[in-house]
Amino acid sequence: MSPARLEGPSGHADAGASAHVFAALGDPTRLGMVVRLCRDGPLSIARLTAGSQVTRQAVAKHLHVLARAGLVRGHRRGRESVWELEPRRLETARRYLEVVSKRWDDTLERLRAVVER
Amino acid sequence: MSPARLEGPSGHADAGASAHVFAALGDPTRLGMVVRLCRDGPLSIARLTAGSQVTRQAVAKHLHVLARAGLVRGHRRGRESVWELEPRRLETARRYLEVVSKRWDDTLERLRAVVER
DNA sequence: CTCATAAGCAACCTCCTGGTTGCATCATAG
DNA sequence: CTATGATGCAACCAGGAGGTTGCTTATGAG
Repeated sequence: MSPARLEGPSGHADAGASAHVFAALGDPTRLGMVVRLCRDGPLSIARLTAGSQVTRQAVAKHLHVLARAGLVRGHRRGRESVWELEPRRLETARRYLEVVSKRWDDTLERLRAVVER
Repeated sequence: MSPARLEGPSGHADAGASAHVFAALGDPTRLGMVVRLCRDGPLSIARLTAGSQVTRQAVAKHLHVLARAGLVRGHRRGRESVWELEPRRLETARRYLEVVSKRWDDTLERLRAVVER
């Protein structure tokens, strides 16, 4: 297998997409917004901005970043735009981590088998 | 509750730490290294560099980033330094995502209960 | 002992990111 | 119709992140 190719834990080339998701979750402000959306359900940008420490524009930017990662989806409702969580990608990322740690356990076991033989 | 406080899904102020972990996983090169360490077990920097497209120094930097996030641990063995995965933090991050998506399901259910009443 | 190999340190560069301000647009309440 | 509130768009800025090159140090092989 070519070492240049970036591969995911399941052998697919999904590391790129997952890295995108993790990068989106990697900013504290953004992660806070995700948690907020999770707790309080769909929210408008203005509502999301109130109770945050950054500008409305910053909030909007972050929402677009999250949307590009597939973590969030928004639609216009009247004069405000409402955003809500997209849990599928979240689930995908969760499974990614699951596979990695699982695989790691297997590796440990293999090593132990070799060493303690 | 103060909106300025950044809170995790379980109510603790662990969003900062988790954001650190996600940020560390958010870079494709780094995520690739994690997967590689997961697949092939403990590796030296030189071995990790071979089969990567970046410099040895870049690899070392990334390892330190991962270490600061608690995802990886390294020790000197002879003239080489060997690095291995630290699966506990990985597990923590996984659980974080799990809680968020779970909580989201609860939110959905609550909303549905209100709307369809 | 000598030499090649593995790693550490430091400076440097470029580009992206998080954040801001200012202004334009559009929908809704009266 | 008008004023106000909610967004969208664009320019701009500082700082950090990812990456490189060059040099030094230490350890293991012969």
